[in-house]
Amino acid sequence: MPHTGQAGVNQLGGVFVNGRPLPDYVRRRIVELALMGVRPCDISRQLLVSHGCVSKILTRFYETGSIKPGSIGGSKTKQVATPAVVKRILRLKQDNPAMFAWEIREQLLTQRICDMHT
DNA sequence: GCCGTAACGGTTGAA
DNA sequence: AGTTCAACCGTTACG
Repeated sequence: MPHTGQAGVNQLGGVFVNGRPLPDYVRRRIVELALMGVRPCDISRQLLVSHGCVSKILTRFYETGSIKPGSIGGSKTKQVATPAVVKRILRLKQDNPAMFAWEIREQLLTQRICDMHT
């Protein structure tokens, strides 16, 4: 029953929900303390969060500058190396050299969606 | 004793 | 309306 509140307790005595991201305020706290010069091991102990998680969140923050977790779920972007797609991109560029990359991507995306729906 | 990271069991959500 | 399944989750364990 994934709705009864899968509350677990880690080795440090902190509560967590398996498979779900930590609450936002905890994530913010971790980064705050880190920016104050607190060592990761101390943060881990103080917030009762595993050092592995602290390391992960901190690393992500330094790289992306974001506190939030990565987006979970969704369907695989099964955009495999399709020669047909490459050809279409070249065509678009030829006809429309001023087109931005993201515009091309949108174009391909909408076409793909239409194909799937058909 | 600290920290990076793989393994593990878990959940999510667009297609 | 229901199923699939690769993405991410945090904890634990190892080096």
